[in-house]
Amino acid sequence: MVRKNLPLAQQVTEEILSGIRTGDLAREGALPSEAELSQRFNVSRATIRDALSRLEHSGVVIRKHGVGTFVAPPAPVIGAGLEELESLETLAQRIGLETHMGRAAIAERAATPDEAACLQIAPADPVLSVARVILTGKRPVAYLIDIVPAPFLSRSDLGDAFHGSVLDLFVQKGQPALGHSYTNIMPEAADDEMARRLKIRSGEALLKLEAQLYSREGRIVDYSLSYFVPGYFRFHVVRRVGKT
Amino acid sequence: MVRKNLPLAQQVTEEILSGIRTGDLAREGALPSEAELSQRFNVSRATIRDALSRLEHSGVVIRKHGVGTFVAPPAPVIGAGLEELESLETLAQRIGLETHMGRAAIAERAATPDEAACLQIAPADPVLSVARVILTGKRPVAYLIDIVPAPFLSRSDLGDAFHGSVLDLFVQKGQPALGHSYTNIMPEAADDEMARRLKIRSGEALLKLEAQLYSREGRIVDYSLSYFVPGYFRFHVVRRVGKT
DNA sequence: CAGTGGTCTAGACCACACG
DNA sequence: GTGTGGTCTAGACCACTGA
Repeated sequence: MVRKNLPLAQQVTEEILSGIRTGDLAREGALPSEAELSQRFNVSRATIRDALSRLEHSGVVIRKHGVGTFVAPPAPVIGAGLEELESLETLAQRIGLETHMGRAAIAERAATPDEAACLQIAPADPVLSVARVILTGKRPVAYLIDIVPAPFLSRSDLGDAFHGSVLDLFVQKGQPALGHSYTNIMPEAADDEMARRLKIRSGEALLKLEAQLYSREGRIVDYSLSYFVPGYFRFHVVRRVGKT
Repeated sequence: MVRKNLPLAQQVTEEILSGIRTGDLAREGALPSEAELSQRFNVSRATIRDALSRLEHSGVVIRKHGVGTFVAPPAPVIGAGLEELESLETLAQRIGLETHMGRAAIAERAATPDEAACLQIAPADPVLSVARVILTGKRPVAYLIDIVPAPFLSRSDLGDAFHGSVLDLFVQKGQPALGHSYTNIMPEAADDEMARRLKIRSGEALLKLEAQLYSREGRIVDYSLSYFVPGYFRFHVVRRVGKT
């Protein structure tokens, strides 16, 4: 079976993964040695190691120096890992939550000094600002603000396709190519205005994510603030011990 | 200068890092090509790539296919990446914060049903519970609770060596070997008791981390709750788009 | 001791960006 | 086309584990 133009290691990764799931590869939790896998898949050991590294990194297998490679203990939970960047809509769908967007407040204006600093653009450069509430049923669950430098997004881009996620919009356009997001995590008490927007009591604790979205070229293409009402979304992160 | 027994790639990583900091390596943000670095450090290109991968992963450099390797845009903030698990003490030291531990409340007792579930042990199995406040100067900045199954930690382990971090204790003992931590992130308003402990107003928003620490064998060796007063620690996470 | 994963090398070819 | 990073190979040696 010939595959696409994917890297060899990627293909091997998927084959090993499939072998683990079907139980053909792992005998009592132990995988064949790297040398044996190398022969079986007819690739170099380096490629096998590349594939196993990916699987180890995503928590599928565990490697023990001088012992062997083993399938990891049963996955702890299914949930929203913060490591991967996905839109709130995609996330909600995954956990079986129906969401829709409230009225969006869209403005083309000059960046404030703070915003310019966060976006690494010149002060007063034009930006597109999008603010909206996300609801499930009639219940507000999040308030999102995106600030995007004008070159990357214009008001006309926000057509029928816009259901609340600037991220999905970028992915759909394929342009700019996205790299990663640097996200600060903090708690914040709702002020009166936020409480009114989210229909909660003033002073209630919210989870606030402050994110800078980088293109693959290293430009900041979006600065966003997200406020989450507790209880609807669960965010977690897998933290690894040591190593560089 | 001869180094320790560290992997070559690790040493090269540090040398490149130092070269970037002093400005000797990067000319106008651009690093030498991999081939040139390979010659300069007298190692194979694979080793150079290994080193650059580490630096890329930790956000120090950006690599552009067909173009070159560049020093990453100036680090937005000094803070703690959540991806890597490190003790609060280590973290504080890194960001130049002096911390010490308040009086620890230590108890050997039976696990509550909730705790037993979180630790995946039998109900009422013996656990060691450690609760304490972390201060900087006289200012409380965090409240930590650790619940550890008795087999992994006993009261006698908490000798002079204990300065507040169960994690560091495990690392120091080298046993059990640690794997990763699964951490839930949520905001929480301080109740009266927490407010008293942390000397803040009742109702103030705290960042709460609820973590299960796994050994390399997949056993849960610690269940912890951490409450952080905003403003002293900054937590962030780098979120990647798509890919495996 | 034998077998495993961890590191490193030298060389090759491919995919991409830019002039 | 030229130069860059991305992938892959074959082989070597080291470090660790467990019988």
